[in-house]
Formats: sequence, structure tokens, C-alpha cells
Amino acid sequence: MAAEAHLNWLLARCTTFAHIKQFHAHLLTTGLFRRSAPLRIALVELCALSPFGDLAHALAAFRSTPHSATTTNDWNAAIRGIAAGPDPSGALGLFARMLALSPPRPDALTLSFVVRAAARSSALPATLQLHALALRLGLGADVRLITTLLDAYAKCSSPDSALQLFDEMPLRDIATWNALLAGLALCPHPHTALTLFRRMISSSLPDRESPNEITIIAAASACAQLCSARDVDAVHDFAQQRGLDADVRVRNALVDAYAKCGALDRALHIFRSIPSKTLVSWNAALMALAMHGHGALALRLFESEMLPSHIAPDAVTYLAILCGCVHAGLVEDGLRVFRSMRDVRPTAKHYGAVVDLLGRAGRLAEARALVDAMPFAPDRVLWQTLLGAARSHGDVALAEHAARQLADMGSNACGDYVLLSNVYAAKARWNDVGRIRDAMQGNDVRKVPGFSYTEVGGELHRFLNGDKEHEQWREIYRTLEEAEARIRALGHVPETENVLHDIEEEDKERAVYQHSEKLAMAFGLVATPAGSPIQVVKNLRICGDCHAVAKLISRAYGRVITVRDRARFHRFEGGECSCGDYW
DNA sequence: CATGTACTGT
Repeated sequence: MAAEAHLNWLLARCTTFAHIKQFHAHLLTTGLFRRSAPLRIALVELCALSPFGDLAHALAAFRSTPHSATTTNDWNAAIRGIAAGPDPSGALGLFARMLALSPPRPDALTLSFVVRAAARSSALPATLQLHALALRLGLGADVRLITTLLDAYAKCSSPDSALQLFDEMPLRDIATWNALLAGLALCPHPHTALTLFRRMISSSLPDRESPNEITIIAAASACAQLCSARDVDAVHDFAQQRGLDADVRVRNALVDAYAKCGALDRALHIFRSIPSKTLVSWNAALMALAMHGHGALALRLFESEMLPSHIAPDAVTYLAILCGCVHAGLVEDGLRVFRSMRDVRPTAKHYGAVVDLLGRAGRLAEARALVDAMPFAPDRVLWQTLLGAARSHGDVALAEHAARQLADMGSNACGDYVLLSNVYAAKARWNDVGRIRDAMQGNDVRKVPGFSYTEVGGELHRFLNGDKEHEQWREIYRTLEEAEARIRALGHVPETENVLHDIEEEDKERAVYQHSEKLAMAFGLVATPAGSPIQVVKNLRICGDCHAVAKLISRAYGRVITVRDRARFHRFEGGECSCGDYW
């Protein structure tokens, strides 16, 4: 029908919500809304999925479709819209209604959108049920649907189910491999993910399964998690061999991966090599600089290069810059950037960064005033940030206020108690210290175990605090004792202030001396040749004593030590750290 | 129709 073809052409050119509404009105007045399922469905999809659309409006249009005219594809469009939206779990409910009303019957497409909703809401029971339903409907050989299911299992933290599905598939394509690769990295089994990647590049797969750009992006992300620059090199080399490295998304992922593996120079080199940088390219480079403590460089890149190139910054851009200012102690610059935000409305995350910025600098009154003036309710992390600042600067009243807020919010984190206790201990208020200790014993305190790992000879060696699981633990502890003696000779006094003051001083020293990052460093001294660099990854932030120890070991043993903690990089060399002791 | 890069704080 010529009119329908014209209307399709017109619909593809809608660029505002007003266009959509006008189009919707036209379909209604001409009766086409009821008569032409393809036009109606295209309208609902555009309205539900496009950035200028409106999901509620799309769903209203779907509901206004007369029941007799509603097809499977109408349901598919509505379910797809919800699955891609802010509350994907709603798609499961709509699907249940569809099953109850059937006909129309669900098809592979319906299932695939519902599975995506289950994946996005990490709903394992729903995923299992949908898997069973897919088999019952005879859709077990649909590669796309099974790939979506595989992805859902991975996103529901069930890597074994994802692997099993993969192994049982008679036919796969590259998206299947990629879903497994990315899923393993997510689970988080980045090491297994890289093993899979090596299998992919060493076997000669048919064209349909040949690695593509997304393979590279997913593999780079696994390397980033592992903190293994050598593996990024291998991924990069492979991408170059296959001509997959011209893609800007691939280069963005490599910038991010190299930066997260400590190779800032290589990250920036690739960033410079990108001919048409996207917003993500700039954000990755800014975050790389921030993570390595180069806040001033991040600011300069933003102000002197990104803004003049007419790339509009987004929320992530500002987070990267604020984060760079936090790590570099650039209080005034950070405040200036924060106040300059016009095009992007600051979110709770931006406020959090600025509160941290002020708090670390000791400007506690301003930090608290900003919290009070925030257009959001402060979350736990924000109060933890303030509590940490109060501890660093010995502000009992603020610490108590923050701790009370945290308690009211049901937070039971070990760190909250320790910080508050430290504030009292610093003022010799031992009764209060005892009160906190009793509260900790009375409540069910949640503690995130700290761990560190280091890679030696392609093997990951993982340590917990006080860990004796490693087969070379005796040697590791002996080396640690020897290092302790050497750095005491250099004037080191153990910093035990981060340990709860309920044990003897000697025990506190032992507690910090067995921190996982020290064990990993000691293992590095044991297992790598003299003079070679040591790289440690820690899941939490490095503690003050470990930081001081790392500096002195770098000097006493002539080693460059890199520690990536959960927030940033520390590079220790010749007794100094790249963070300048501000972190 | 499926797979993917940038995201404050403990």
C-alpha cells in the first residue's frame, strides 16, 4: 500500500516526541492504528525505545489497541520496551498476562525480550522458567534465543549454567562466544574468560564464529579486571592482525584496559591515535588520568582539548574530572568544575565526589553544608565518606552524626564502627571505644574481607589477611619479617590507627603486618628476580601502614611496586608514592 | 531479536 510505505518513510524521520504524537494522532484519525499492525507496532517501538520517546506513552498506545486486533508483535513491542527500560522486571508481569490471554501466542522474539528482562533484573528463577518454556515451545535450536538465555544465566551469576548451555549448543555464532566471554568476566571469572579468548584465537572457527570487535572489547575488559598489561598486549596484537583495531569502540576499550593495568602511557598513546574520538574515548582517557592521580592533566585535557573540540561532556565526564580532583587534592579546581556544571545536572554521585573532596581537605563544615543543601537524600556511602573525613580530622560531633545516620539506615558495616571508634580513641575516650566494641559484638556486623593478588609467571596468587593458604607461606612470612626489620631500620613505626583499639599494641602490629597487600608484596619479593617490578591488586583501599611499608620496601629493595586499590593506582619507587601521600 | 567499551565512595 503506497500510503503505508509513505508513512513508514515518515516514521523513520521522526526525531522528537511531538513528531511521534502527531504520527500517533494521524494513525488514529485515519483508522490505520487499528487496521495496520505494522505501522502501529513500529510506532510503539519507536516511542518505547528511542531517546526522544516515552515508555509510558508507548504502553498506553499498546493498551489502547482493540483486543481483536492485537498480534504477537504488539505484545513483543510492549515487552521489548519495558525490558529495555528502567524497570525491566515489569516485562515478566506483562508476559504472564500474555500467556494467560493467549492467543496471541508467544514466539521466539517474545521469549527473547522476556529473557533480556530477566537478565537485566538478575532474576534467576525467571530465567530457569523461561529456559524450560523455550524448550517446551520447541525453540531450543534458536541460536539467538539461546544466546540471550546464556547471557541471562551469566548476568544472574550462574556461570556454570551459562557454560553448560554453551557446551550443549549444536550451533553457535560469534555472539554466543562473546556472551560467554563477557559473562565469565562479569561473574567475575576474568581468568576463565581469557582462557576462552585464547581458545577462540587459537582455533580456526568458521566465519560465523570468527572473533569480531565485540570479542576484543570483552576480552580487553577481562584483562582490565585482572590488571594484566601483558594480556592486553596479546588482545591488542590479535586485534591488529585481524584488522579489528580500527574500530573506535575497540580503541576505547583498549584505552580503558591499559589504564586499569597500570600502563597509562600506552593508554594515552592509543587515545591519541583515535582519529574521531567519541564521548566514551574522552571519558576513558579522563578516567585513566584520574585513576593514576593526574588530576591536573585531566583538567587540562578537559578544558583545553575536549571542550574546544565540541564534544558535549556528560555525567561520566564530570565524574572523571571530579574524581581526578579528589585523588590529586585539587579542591578549588574541583569546586570550580562542579559549580560550572550547566549542561549536565549533578547527580548524587557528583555531590558524593565533592563531599569527599572537601572532607579529605578538612573543610568539614562546607562538606556538611553541601550535604544539607543536596537535592537528594544522602545515601550510606555519602555518610561513610563524611565519617571518614571526620575521623581524619578528629571531628567527634560530625563522626557521631554520620554514624547515627548510618545506624538509622540499617548499615552494619565493620568500617563504620572502626572509624567511629578511632575518633574516640584519638581523644582517649575509652568508655566510648568500649561501647562501640560491645555494639559490634552485639550486632551482626558485616565485614568485606580484604584480599590482594599478584601475578607471577602467568599465575594469579591470591592472599587474604593473615592467610597461610599459599604453599610458600613460610617463606612469605619470613620475607615479610625480614622486610619489617629492614624498614624499621629506616625509621618505620607501624601505623595501627586503622585497627580497632580493643587489642594490645603488639597484636595490632601483627594485625596490620598480615594485611593481604603486604603478603602479596612479600610474595613478589620471594618469587620475582631482584629489581623487577611488583604489581599488586587489592579489592579495598590500601591502608595507611601498608602504604608506608610499600614506600620503604620500594627503597630498601630497589623495586618499583604498583598497587591498584579499588579507587586508584599507587606507584611506589625509591621510597616515594605517585599519589604524594594524598589519597 | 542476541553479545560490548567510560561510572563517585567503604
